Amino acid sequence: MGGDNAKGPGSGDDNILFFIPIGIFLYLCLTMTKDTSKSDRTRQFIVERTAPVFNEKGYVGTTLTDLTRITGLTKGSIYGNFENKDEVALAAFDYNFERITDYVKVRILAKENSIERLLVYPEVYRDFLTIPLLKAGCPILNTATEADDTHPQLRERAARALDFWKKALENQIKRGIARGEIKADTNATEVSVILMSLIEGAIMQAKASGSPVELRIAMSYLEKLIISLRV
Amino acid sequence: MGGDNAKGPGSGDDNILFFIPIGIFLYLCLTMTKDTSKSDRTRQFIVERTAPVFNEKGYVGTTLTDLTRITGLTKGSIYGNFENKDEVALAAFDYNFERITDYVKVRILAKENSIERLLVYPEVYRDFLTIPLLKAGCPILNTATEADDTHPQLRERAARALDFWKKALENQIKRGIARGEIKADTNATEVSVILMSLIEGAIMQAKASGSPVELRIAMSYLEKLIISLRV
DNA sequence: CCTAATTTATACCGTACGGTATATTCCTAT
DNA sequence: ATAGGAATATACCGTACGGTATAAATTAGG
Repeated sequence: MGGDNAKGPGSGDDNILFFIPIGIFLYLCLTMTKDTSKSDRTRQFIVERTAPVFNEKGYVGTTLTDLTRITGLTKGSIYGNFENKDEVALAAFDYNFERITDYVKVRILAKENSIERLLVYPEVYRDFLTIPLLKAGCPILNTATEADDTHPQLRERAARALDFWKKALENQIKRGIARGEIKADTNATEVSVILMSLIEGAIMQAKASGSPVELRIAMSYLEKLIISLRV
Repeated sequence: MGGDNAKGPGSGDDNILFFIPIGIFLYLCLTMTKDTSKSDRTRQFIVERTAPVFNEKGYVGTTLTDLTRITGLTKGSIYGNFENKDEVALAAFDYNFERITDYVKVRILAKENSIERLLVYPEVYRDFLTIPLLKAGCPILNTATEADDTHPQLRERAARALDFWKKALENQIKRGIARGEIKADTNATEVSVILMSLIEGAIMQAKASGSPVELRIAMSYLEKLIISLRV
């Protein structure tokens, strides 16, 4: 198809420009088939199964035997799909973070008003102990506190996750201001940091005490704070 | 001494009642000398040296070899003074928590006004990254997040520490209300939980990102919040 | 259906773990 | 000063760790 096109401005060498999109197309086909290959499905399976274990026991606390037990696979299978334990842990963290993000995103997109969108956070985290996905706590909190002084790669992932979350919040708030739903003098960064701190700090307390009381108090306060931003 | 006392109401067997206080006295003497005994000094030494390691690497992440290296002692010495690794870890947590408590207490007692006393918290934690004691983060946060689903004893210690902190805050606030320094309608429990959540949540973010920015934002907000409680 | 390559299972490293029995050293009280 | 007991060091135990070489089984293409 690209070969019989003679309108190219220069010599035949310029025809390569027509092959670039074809190359991209072929690459996409390749990656798309690879995405559904056996190995990729197994990789995905391993990640899905091990992610909750890593979140509950932490990186050091999770052993290869744990991974084989939860997957029903052998060490050979796991190491055939992952370089080492680190790679599994990193993939598991990404998966855990992605699942929460999706969980929240669905509920946010269901609301139109910016204030209501922000209120999704206290609403979700108020009962986080009952959400199976979050039973072992917030993956970011768990990973960050374990890895901050010991595992640079995991720490970096946690830091990126926090940054992603913060930017998403800031954008929500800015959108609210632009739509005239949130007070114009609202400090988007400040509110975002406060919201995140309150959630993570309260989760820690709830997990430690085993009681949702502190969490409820913190989330009620957060609700009031968000509502006070309304124009 | 007890033998020549013939005023006992019954037979000679009743004389044993007079030996109980003597027994207690002797026990106290024994324990008091034991407090300054070699073994107790060594115990204390081990705790002081290992406490920072446990705080940095966590319970599972800290090995017996770490403990021998940091103390310069051998496994035999450590296990001569402690039942097992758990006991060292528990003692280390208590020590870490005690040190922070003292650090804050000194600064609180230096202030008279209740609002100023509460302001000690954002003041201290604003620069916690520079405090050697807290370089590896808050022991409560670290211990709680690691132990919540894995180590009941450590989880319990963290929970008790949080409760102790919360009650101390509530008392400070109630004292402030009684002294007419804090608004009478202030919800002591709510403010305490918010303060703790903000601090712990912000510490986590600061440790993950390696930057004090989020911590500064959260502590500035906490300052404003505390000041707003002033009558 | 058969072949080539990928994926999984088996068996096995070397190491370091938490813990312990025992030998040795060091205090301390007589 | 020396005996008796406490504190410490040495050497060792069984286990489980993360990781790997290789064989078996499964998959996918022709």
